[in-house]
Amino acid sequence: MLDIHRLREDPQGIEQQLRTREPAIDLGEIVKLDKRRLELIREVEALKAERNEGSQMVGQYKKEGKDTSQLLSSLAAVSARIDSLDDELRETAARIDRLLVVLPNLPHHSVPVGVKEEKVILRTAGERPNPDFTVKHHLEVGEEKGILDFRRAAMIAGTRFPMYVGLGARLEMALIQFMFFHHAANGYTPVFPPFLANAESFYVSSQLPKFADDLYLIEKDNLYLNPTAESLLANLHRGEILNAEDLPKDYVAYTPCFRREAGTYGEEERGLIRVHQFNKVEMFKFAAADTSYEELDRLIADAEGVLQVLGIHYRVALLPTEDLAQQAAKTVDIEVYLPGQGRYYEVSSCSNCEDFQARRGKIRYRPGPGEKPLHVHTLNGSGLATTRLMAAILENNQTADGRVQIPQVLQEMVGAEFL
RNA sequence: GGAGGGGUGGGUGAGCGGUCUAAGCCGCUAGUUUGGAGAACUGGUGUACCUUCGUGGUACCGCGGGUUCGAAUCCCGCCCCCUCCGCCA
Repeated sequence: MLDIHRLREDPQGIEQQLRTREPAIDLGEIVKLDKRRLELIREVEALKAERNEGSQMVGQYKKEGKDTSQLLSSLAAVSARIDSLDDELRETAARIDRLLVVLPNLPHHSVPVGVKEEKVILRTAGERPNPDFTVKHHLEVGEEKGILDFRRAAMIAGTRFPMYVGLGARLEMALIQFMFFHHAANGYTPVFPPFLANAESFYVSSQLPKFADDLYLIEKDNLYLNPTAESLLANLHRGEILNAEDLPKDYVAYTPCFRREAGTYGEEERGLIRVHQFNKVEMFKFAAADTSYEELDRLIADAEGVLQVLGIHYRVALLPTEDLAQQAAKTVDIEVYLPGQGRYYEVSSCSNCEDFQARRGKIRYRPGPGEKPLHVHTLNGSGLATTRLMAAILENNQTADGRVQIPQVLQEMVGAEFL
């Protein structure tokens, strides 16, 4: 959520910046409503001051045995006026909120302006594999080895739910455990959160109200299935004023993630690329405003660390304005190469949301004793999602003799060197 | 799911229609005192919004409505916590 004060000061400038993300954005209505809102506040507060004073006099008159009837009737009129102004104020504020809550965050100045395709590759790590045999699609390898069973998963749940069996299930568990403890060893506090959450939580993370269609809703209990632990962790300190010396607060959580993925799927999203359920280890930081971009660099480096240990080639891309998620001011994606399809896929998205989520969740910190609380900056990054990582392993680690090598760090846990 | 009890400031806890500008205690903080510390005493100690930026105003006692000139206090709905019973891994 944007700061209405900032918007009030420079509506044109803010509008111009937001249009680099969504060209159709128009702040005219908000600015108009905000002016009306301030008028109403001034008027209604003056009336309330009058009423408070008068009401106190009623008490005094009664004590002194004076007649209060005239005073009471004039106060009743004041109250009636307050009621009607309050109604208009409430409605105006709600309309502002409805408009404000769907606006995206202001992009950081280092974010390139442009459409999705105009991302900037910051660096590449390792060699892009270039085997002298034909690499099979991960779906083909998975089914051939008996470790992936989409057919039976479809019978149990529906299409696009993955199911791992045997060494596949072992490898999936090993990946989760390895990443979770890897980040914990780097100082992130481990969290095992609830996998269902209420609407308020998703409002804070900004999944709601704009992206309700992407979420699974349990209507009977009014709870949503977790689509990413970012949403859950963003609420960990909702409503709190944190101590500056406790920042940054770093957390790592493992959760399954559920996404409706409403819309069509293309042939290139076959297999594990886009599914309704996947496992993800997520990092989250609550940082002071003046150091949050240093923390973003650390977050990215920590996510990269996982791929380095696994020995998988990847590249790092800076997303352009039009490809940012609503809450993000800046996002860097980490992409792995899938030789079976000759293209890169995102396995991690690391974002600084600055104070966008913190404002919604009223998450603040006191920079120093006696100073006014400021909103924290929130950062999130996958570290990583297992499905595409699994696809990357199945495609990158194929050998000429048709086997798949399990990354060294996972071999002991899986109990095998090859699939 | 049923019955009962309860949600008040950083903590504890009083208040049950009008000096609530929320008592008292604890904590924190500044000062006095002291060679220093402790103790004692004195003062300060929430958040947000509006502002003609004034020792100005408004709102907030779980959340949302209502009654009233006036609500922490009365009424209605919801949420959460605790105790007991039932069910269950």
